[in-house]
Amino acid sequence: MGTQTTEGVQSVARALGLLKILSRHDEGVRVSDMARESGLAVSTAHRLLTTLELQGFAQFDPERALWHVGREAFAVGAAFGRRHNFVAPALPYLRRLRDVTRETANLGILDNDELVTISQVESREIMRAISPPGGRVPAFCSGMGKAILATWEDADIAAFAARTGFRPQTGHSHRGLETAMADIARIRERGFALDDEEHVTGLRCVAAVVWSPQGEAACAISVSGLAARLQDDRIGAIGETVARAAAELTAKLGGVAAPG
Amino acid sequence: MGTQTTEGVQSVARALGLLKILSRHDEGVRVSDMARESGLAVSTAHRLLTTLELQGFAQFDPERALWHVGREAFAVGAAFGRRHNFVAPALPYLRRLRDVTRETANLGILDNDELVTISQVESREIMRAISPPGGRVPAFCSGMGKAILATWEDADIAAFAARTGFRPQTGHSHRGLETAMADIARIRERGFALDDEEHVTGLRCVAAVVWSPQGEAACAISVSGLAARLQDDRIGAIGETVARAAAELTAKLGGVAAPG
DNA sequence: AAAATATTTTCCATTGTATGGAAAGGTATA
DNA sequence: TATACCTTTCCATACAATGGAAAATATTTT
Repeated sequence: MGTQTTEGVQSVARALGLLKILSRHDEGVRVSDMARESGLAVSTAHRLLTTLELQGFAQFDPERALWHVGREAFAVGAAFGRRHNFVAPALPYLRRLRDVTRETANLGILDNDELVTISQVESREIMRAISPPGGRVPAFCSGMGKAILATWEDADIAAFAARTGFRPQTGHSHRGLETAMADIARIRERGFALDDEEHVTGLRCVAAVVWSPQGEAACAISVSGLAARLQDDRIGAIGETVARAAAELTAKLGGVAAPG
Repeated sequence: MGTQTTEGVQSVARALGLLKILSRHDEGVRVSDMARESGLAVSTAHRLLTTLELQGFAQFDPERALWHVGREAFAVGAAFGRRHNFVAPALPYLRRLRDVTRETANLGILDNDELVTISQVESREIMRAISPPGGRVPAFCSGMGKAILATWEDADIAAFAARTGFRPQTGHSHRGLETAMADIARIRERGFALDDEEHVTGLRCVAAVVWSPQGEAACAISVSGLAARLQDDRIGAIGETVARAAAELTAKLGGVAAPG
């Protein structure tokens, strides 16, 4: 009978779900595993995958009977990156950050209430943090997310928290407005944010915000590395380095820090 | 009644079609225009878009009533890039190519019978060629495509041509096996391929192949620029430069040129 | 080598879901 | 204020998506 408007068009939602599963398995997935993981009938999964393949969004490796994400998904995804075209100009700054700190440098935006890492220059160290581009993190559990939130009005932050909750990822994650706002205050004061193992245990991250020409947070950049290496005595210096890079990138993009 | 297996699951194919349209309009598209462009009823387009949005593949800007490609498409597309993980190590070589030649440097792979540009370092010249990453070109109309084809057995090339046809893009494009094979022979001899306005009029491109550890063409790199600037007297030198960069990248990736 | 098992792919009747017209709700333009 | 255009919701209808089962294929075991 009726269509359930909660999920949208069923077959489309299912197909997109399959795409997401594919994107989580770089090594490829078999039909039957996809069916299991998605809860679909094997025949249904197979038919949807075939459709995705016809459109170039999925790729089938007949040798190994494995499904992969297809070129068209890449092409479409690239359009998203193009729209956030501060990525290209940011790269030199990220690279320099990486070279100065010897840690991984990242660029992220707040999208749909979550922080999405859209570019990254990897550390050359053997032990390095990896959170591949495209990954999403609850804003309060991310240095970049908090740096962006800190540019908002207190009331907006509170409303945001009320709407999305805190979704803590580790024992260190924020789980209440009190402490979160204290952290935000500290971020505003110092000019950079610290994610102290709030997203992944053992991982620290120092972030600062980049402003748009409209005086809003355009994106954030950060340096992330193992907590063992990013110890307290380095945080101050790295924070200033990141903040300086963010300011330079802001200038490069013609951005302005919000008044007040 | 029956399902037409030519198109796969209808609603999914339609939704993916909408995604492709979105990716072609960086500035955003309105529902009604999407409906027009796709030939769908407005209400259908709207419902499909809503579904895409629920899954994060599309993004709606309520201010301007415009639809965009969403973050999830980016995340999924990134998985494709990850599988082709020669992109990151290739960047320094592309950058150097760009700096030495002052033209745009590209990296592409052959995927589903077409050449897909998956990375690019842009020329700093004012007048520069742009063919954004994600773009697809018939293999025979592309320098990179031809460089890759040239690594195949003659019989395989002929079979490829028979299957896909030549799909000429300009007056200079190949449109028969005779001339194409002559070109291929020349590519093998010189070690690099020349696309002489075969894809876009006024655009030339010099490409060389990068080998995988399995002794197959992993990808190709190229330098592309205005024909007015990439004149015959520069082609030899640039060709050697590109071929050298490709050889270095091959070495870096642990690749080996095929025997014979 | 042959049998058994697992997995992919095709088929088809059934039913539930996607569809598009129409109407309602908004927002710009005249 | 009226008019035109666009987005969004609603709903009966028919058609397309579904999943079970069977056929085809690959892989493992005996």
